[in-house]
Amino acid sequence: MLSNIPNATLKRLALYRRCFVELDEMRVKRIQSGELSQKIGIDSATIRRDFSYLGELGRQGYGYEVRVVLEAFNNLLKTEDAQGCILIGVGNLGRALLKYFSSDKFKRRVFRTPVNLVAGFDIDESLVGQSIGQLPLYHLNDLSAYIKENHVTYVILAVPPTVAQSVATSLEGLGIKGILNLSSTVINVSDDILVHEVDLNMELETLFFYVFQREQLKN
Amino acid sequence: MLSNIPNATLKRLALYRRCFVELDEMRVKRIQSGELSQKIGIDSATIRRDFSYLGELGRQGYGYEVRVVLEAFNNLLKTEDAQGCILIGVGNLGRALLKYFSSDKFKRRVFRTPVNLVAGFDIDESLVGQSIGQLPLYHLNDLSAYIKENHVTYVILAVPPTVAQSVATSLEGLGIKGILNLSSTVINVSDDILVHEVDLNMELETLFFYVFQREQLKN
DNA sequence: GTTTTCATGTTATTATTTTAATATGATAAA
DNA sequence: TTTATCATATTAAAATAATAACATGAAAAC
Repeated sequence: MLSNIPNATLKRLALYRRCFVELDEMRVKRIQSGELSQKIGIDSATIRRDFSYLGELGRQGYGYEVRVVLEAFNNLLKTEDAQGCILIGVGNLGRALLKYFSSDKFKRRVFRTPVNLVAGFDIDESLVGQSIGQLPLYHLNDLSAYIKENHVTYVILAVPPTVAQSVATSLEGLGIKGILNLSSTVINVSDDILVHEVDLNMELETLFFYVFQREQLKN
Repeated sequence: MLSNIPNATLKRLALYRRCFVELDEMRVKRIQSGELSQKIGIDSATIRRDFSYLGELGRQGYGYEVRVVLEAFNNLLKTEDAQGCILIGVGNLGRALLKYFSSDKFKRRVFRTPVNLVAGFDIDESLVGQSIGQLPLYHLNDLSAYIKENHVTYVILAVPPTVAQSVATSLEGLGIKGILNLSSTVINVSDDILVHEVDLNMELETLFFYVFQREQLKN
């Protein structure tokens, strides 16, 4: 177990984790797959199957202890040393993310992971030297030096589409493991970097497609 | 065909569409499934299968004419009358979206759909009456009246998690068909509204899970 | 302590999705 | 005009994923 978690399950883990962090904040001690199913709209059998990949977390005739499940997630994300995450591109979206990620809410939630947001990068001279939400902003020129010195392994890429590929290419060979690509364009990097694409533009359009499909089915 | 497009295909349509809009902008006249596969990392058989749901778009021994495919997408999204889309919550993320969606780039791309972004809403008095990127900002009090009068059918929800549910509930019964929920919390609304959840927070975490899984498999 | 109830983890089944293989018909070359 | 080449659309097969069914063992009731 534990290794070779199916793709479909991996995609749901973040949702489960957020749920359990929320439950813990609400002082809820235990929950069973049926309740959770109602809450998030995923079949209870799917939930039990998913959790079984993380170990035998539940107890028969009882359910899942919130803390036990959270502990399992922590174990899953455990690493030798802390991993750094930086944001590249402090434009509108980037700034929103920085503020959001450095808020108390975020710290309590996502940053119960071994990954810490440590800096922002841009080419705008008026931003360099400033800080947003306690996070220092540096010039893009200092990027590779910073990455090497501070054990940065994750990048949130929020630059304009026109420069996304060249910035992404400059990240190769520096030990980066993953890129969250918010740049609204597909980037190609070497295989050792895992890219996760999120395009809000496309997400909106995907909603349109779902709705139009649904309306088709009505007739 | 055309109706009952599988879910897995629906999720890829926006990506295809963006690709073909880009190809068209670059004056590319035709492309074949193999090339496209390399470009976006989806198996060519999957691409052909997906396209077949939209009609017989390609020609054997030739490939797909870019304009023909774009036309098929337009047909898919065709409606009687124009649909309006509003943004609720003009905070950091909301403002970024407004600026982005009202840019020329966006107009050329996504707004070759029958859906138009028409207004923003917030409770911040200093914003009300202003406009961002030619989009007027109104007070949340005027929300339901505006929706009824302007045939608004889509909502981008970018409010704080604490108020997301109550705002979402206030949207019920007004003819809204879809919500793009960026509020970092699950919302429950009546079945006639389709909700598409996007949480950047969770997307980042999903990347972590993918990377950790990949590292597990190495050992 | 015994029995009943209950919800998990897992095995079996069904559905969905992806990939492979191929027939078809259009294109381009001879 | 004929033939060879090619890439689609589709049929078939394999792989994934979701759902249903159930045996197991823990919890709660008696």
